[in-house]
Amino acid sequence: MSSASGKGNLKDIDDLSCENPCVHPQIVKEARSKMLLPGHAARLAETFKILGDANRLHLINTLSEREMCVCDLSSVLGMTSSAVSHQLRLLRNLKLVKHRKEGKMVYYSLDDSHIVSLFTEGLKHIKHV
Amino acid sequence: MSSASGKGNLKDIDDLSCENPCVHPQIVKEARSKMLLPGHAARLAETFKILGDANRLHLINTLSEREMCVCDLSSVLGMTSSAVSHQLRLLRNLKLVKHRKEGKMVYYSLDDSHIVSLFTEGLKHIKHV
DNA sequence: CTAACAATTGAACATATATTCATACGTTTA
DNA sequence: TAAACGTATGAATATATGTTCAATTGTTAG
Repeated sequence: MSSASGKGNLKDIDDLSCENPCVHPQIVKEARSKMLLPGHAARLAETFKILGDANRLHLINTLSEREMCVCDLSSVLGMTSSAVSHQLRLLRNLKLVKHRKEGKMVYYSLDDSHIVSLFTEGLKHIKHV
Repeated sequence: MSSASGKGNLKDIDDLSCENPCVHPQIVKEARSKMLLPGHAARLAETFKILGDANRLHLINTLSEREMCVCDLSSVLGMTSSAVSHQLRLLRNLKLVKHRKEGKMVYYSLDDSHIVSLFTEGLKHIKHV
């Protein structure tokens, strides 16, 4: 069923089932072959998304210096401990932070050194654009 | 008005106007001194946020290979050209892409090499976590 | 046991975000 | 000029996101 023979010459240099009528098929085909795998794109987006919030960046930045309890974190950031807790859960889901209980307190710390390089790379970016 | 002298000894080792009653003031104080500037945090978050979407990542990845018109981009990504155009506007607002008109077509290309290093750093991150 | 407290959680709310749809704009071609 | 086309835009819609509030858990102190 590829390239129905008749009516050709519109622009089916190669006929890659191209829903859009207005393209350079060869270029599109090549670009498609270089696309990120859907799974990779999704995980990458998820990673960047979690960094896309100033409060979470503050949390990560703060925890990159030392472990800290929720209460201290909320005091540092000026947020309620509930809000901090919600955000920490997101970071925990992505395995970016880990926690340790000590009595009533829970101490959080970074669990992923890679995230700091991403963070640092981002800082470089904004500082001299 | 700092540290009202009386009633002390609760936990005002240093009294940094600490709304939260439950903290280690010294640690909080030091952490605060190392916080990101609000403006930096905001810009950094904005940068990461724009990367926090799979379709925009595909756009950036595709444009990192060559410039391309809106129509081809929409065909590559399988999105309507309207949706692509909206996303390109966001990327343009952050000066991540630039455009060039040629007749009816508009060709987009990356305008920021830094963003590719961020992108690449992100890829490293997801690939071996 | 009871009270106090650090932390967590779910629901509610407000806001942000992405896509669709209809329409408009600017260029080219008939 | 009119029609066709690539692109852009605003409004509308649906969904995602972040914070607040109230309630709950688990631990320590009285």
